[in-house]
Amino acid sequence: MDSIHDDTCPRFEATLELVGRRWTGSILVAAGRGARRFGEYRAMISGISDRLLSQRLKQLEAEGLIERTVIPSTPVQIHYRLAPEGEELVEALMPLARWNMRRSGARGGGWIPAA
Amino acid sequence: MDSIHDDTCPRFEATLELVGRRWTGSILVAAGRGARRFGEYRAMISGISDRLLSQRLKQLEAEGLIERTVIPSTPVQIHYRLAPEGEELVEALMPLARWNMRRSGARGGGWIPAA
DNA sequence: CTGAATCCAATAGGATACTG
DNA sequence: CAGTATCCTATTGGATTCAG
Repeated sequence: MDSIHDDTCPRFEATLELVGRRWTGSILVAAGRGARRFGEYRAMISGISDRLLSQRLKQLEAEGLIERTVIPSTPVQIHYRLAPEGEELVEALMPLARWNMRRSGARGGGWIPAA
Repeated sequence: MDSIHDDTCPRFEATLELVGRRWTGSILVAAGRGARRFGEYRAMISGISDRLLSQRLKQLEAEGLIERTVIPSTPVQIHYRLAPEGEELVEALMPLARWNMRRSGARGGGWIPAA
């Protein structure tokens, strides 16, 4: 029985904590479902505050999971979409979502496993 | 673009927050690798305190992911092992672990994807 | 519309010491 | 061995307000 050193798989905990941070999962899912503008995320994720949405989007951008694009229109529009790594992450989250659905007695049609 | 109501997939966020809670991932992995006794977990997970290990095991037990068994020996032994649901969860975590390895430029041999 | 700034409350985490 | 109890600090999250 070897010990699990942080330097053996250093970032797995960090990854779990990233996606485990409140709202982050919902934001990724919303992005996967086509959300683009700030207001779209806000509308799709009921209960989130501007502050946290802003904060999470910034964190996800910093992690390279979401790309932020400024569209020079009037007024200016800002788009947030999944970066390639973000798409892979959403994929990697699917089994977990399915586990969750199974466990909570999913009636078919939940939005995550459908993807 | 539908809104994502909490009642559409109510517990996915909760699941993410559960596994995202600090040390929880490591504990599940340790359990998957054969840890049984309190001291084994403590030894395998460097840096965790008794208090948090105890707290996490209790939470995981409450979630039905880990089973606690008292072995009537002298002194008494207590075993924590993955419940069936816990095993499935560990499985469901694998793609995420692989994503993490790919992303952090895994040199082969990391402990999670090997499972 | 898309945020940034501020303030406050709640929660989580860590260190240490102690017990059956 | 397998935890509990206590104390303290750091981090998070939420509400509200302001700005380009």
